[in-house]
Amino acid sequence: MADEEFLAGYDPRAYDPVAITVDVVALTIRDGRLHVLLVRRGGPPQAGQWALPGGFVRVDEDLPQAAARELTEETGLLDRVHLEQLGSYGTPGRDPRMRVVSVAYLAFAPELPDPRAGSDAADAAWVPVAETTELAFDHARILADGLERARAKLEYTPLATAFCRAEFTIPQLRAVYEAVWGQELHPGNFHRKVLSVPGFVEDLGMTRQRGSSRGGPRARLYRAGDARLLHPALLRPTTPPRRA
Amino acid sequence: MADEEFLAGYDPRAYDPVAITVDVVALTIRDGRLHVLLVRRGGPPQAGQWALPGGFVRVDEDLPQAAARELTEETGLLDRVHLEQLGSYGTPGRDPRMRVVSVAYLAFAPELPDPRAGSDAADAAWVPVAETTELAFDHARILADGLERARAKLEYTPLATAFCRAEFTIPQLRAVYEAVWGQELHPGNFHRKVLSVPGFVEDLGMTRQRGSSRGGPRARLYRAGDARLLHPALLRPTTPPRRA
DNA sequence: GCAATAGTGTCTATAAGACACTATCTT
DNA sequence: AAGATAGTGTCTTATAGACACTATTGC
Repeated sequence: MADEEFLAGYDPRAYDPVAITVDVVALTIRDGRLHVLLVRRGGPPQAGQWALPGGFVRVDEDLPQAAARELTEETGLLDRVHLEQLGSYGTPGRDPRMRVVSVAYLAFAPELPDPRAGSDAADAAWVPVAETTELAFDHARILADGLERARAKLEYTPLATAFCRAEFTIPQLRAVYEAVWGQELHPGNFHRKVLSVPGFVEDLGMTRQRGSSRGGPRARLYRAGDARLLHPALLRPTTPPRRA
Repeated sequence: MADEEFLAGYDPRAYDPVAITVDVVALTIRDGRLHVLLVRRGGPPQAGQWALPGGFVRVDEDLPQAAARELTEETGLLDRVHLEQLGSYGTPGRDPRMRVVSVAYLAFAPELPDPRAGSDAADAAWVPVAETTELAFDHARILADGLERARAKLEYTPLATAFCRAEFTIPQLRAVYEAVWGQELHPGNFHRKVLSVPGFVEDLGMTRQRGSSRGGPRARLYRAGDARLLHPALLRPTTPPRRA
């Protein structure tokens, strides 16, 4: 076959070198606020700068696998973590070392313990997204894209449950929406709406042991349902007829 | 500064070679049916197989620029063509030559003339998506992802207008939706709905010179409005409460 | 007791879809 | 003349949001 002959004479090193990295925008909710996982770069380039966790893709390692590895290196196990591809960033010069195309991933995690610094990170921490300032490379742009994707995904998918533990209450789910969308929602209407979407949540027939810290009845417990899309969707409120 | 010192000693060729390609899922409407641009591979590997147009990203070439170049090589100028990133595909072994990560782009184009074969393609053609069979590499998967993205995008963005010429009628716009979604829509309801979305289309105050080929009044002409998102969205009908 | 909260009821405005209808055009 | 099409009117149903209200809990 012609292919075999061709491949035998093919030299991959005859072309200009490029590199593939993965970067992860890992989001979680802490104290009712949206946080992103950041690492402080341990080595050059841009040592000391905050950046998204990430690194070079290894040989024979699939892209989602590389993203999961980078995430576990910082956070430990990633049970119940949602991981999806966000997009790729490959503008020439975005990394001073060489031509680097980074495949960015977006992760939604329930509340996790403080991260440990990975192999080549001086430090790692969950940082409130409202307080992130400068980031290395083009990571600010990647983070912004990830946040917008997250906000949109909550509208038409049940992925808000990925920010919760296995068992959660409707008010807890509402806190997720409020943190990601950055605005308060009407408790009563939200409650009814969530229950009206088939397959969004599943009633466990139990309540929490205690009411909220400031009083009120014990909330009923739910777990994630089997829906992959929300019908009807939970659209963001104050959606002003956005025009260009 | 430490970075400069580090970069001076950095050897990009010390790592395993990988390559970056772009592949384009270019869609258009012909004879009321959705078509995708395919090329017949001129050289190995998989010579003679139909594939998505694409190729290696050149040094100092940005990713969208590479996608636009691949598209113009086959179709000529791409005025009024919408181009967006679809996703990246990098499973080891997807290309027999070496580790290749392909950044896929999705393009919406108005009806264009038959393509010319590009530099390394034996042939190129607009093929009805319903009639595509086998494709090289993992391009069938990429095409499927592109189609689903296109179907979803028509719901909440005005990108259906990217399939039309600068001036179009509501029935022509409806034909786009019907071709992409693969189902007929109610003409009256569709008409009213499109006009009710602020910024979707702009009335040009004229009609076509002739009615439809089978009779009927002359349709009014519109051009794309300035909205970037549709509020309210045009949801696909027969949206059965999809559950996993 | 007081204040906050979980959850439900109700009403209104908007939107989606079914159906009907008129006017206009091609063949 | 016949048949198809552009565009509008109207009615029904589903949904989103505003508001009110009760019951339950923590402090």
